[in-house]
Amino acid sequence: MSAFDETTDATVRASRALLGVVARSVAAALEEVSLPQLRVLVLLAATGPQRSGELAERSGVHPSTFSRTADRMVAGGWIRRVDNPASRREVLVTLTPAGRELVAGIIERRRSEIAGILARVPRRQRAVVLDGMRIFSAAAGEPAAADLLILGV
Amino acid sequence: MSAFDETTDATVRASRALLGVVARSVAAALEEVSLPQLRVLVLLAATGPQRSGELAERSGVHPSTFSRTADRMVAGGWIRRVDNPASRREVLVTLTPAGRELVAGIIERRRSEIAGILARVPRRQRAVVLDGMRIFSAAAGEPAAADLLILGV
DNA sequence: TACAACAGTTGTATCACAGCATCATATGTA
DNA sequence: TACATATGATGCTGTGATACAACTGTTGTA
Repeated sequence: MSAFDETTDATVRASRALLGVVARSVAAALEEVSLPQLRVLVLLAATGPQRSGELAERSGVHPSTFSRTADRMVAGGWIRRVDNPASRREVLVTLTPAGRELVAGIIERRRSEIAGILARVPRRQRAVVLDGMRIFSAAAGEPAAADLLILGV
Repeated sequence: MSAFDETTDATVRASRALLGVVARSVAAALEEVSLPQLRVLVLLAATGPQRSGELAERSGVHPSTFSRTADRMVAGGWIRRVDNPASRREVLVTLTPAGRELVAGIIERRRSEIAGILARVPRRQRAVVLDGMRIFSAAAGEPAAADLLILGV
């Protein structure tokens, strides 16, 4: 096998390992909210309070669909609807502390699990991982937010 | 920041990039089947034909729920129910060619996207990525199949 | 001021998912 | 053979996601 294919294999394998980490980090949250709801929470955590229609747009759902989802999320205590002082026909959606913590918990858990894995790497090899990950990230660039949202992350 | 934290940061960033790749690879499939259905397809592709109850168990759903999902998947042309010659009260579920191709397409796309990223890495740095990914994967171990299934992969 | 455009919600309908209870059939055993 | 058990399918019910159409209230403008 070529060196290139070997590198691809290794990266695919690493992606599986990282996917496992991400999946576990999201699993707990998915027992509290649905995937469409988690997408909304992630959007709000990333971009701050937003108009209802804006969130519908970014979530890729019909405004009426979002309105219903927002109802459930308000009932669940994850978000709040607040009046927009600038325009009374617009509604701003914000995270409640619970909503913010749900998202923060996912991110923390992901980071701590990754740290746990790296802690098992012999110190002298960690620099290699650091370089390898940096080089890969640089080549990959930042993923589109819309792509990440597919999986709720 | 400590070297350890820097490595963690870099790995978290790489995980985002890889997650983007995975999400895109799954996105097309999710326009054809639902997430619970994709889980079934992935299970079948990984482990071969299985009993209905077995699949329900591994999917983490009630047998009756799976039965209904299987109905839809049969109607969609993704799976087939075949008689188990060994026991007439058991039903084996198998992939159709379409089902097999759907899963294969996800895996191929993921691999080819990763290869595309690595192609942008200068050749002399690829060895670093190879080593880094191998070291990380070794420390992480294989993720539990159940964890991967959460995100349908 | 009158009216068009806009933002969001609500009425209505459909579909997937989920589980409990129940049933029909097949299998194994006393 | 009779009966308990196993396996999967169905009847029923409830929740969530989804969209279209219609409606309410707001804003901007002719």
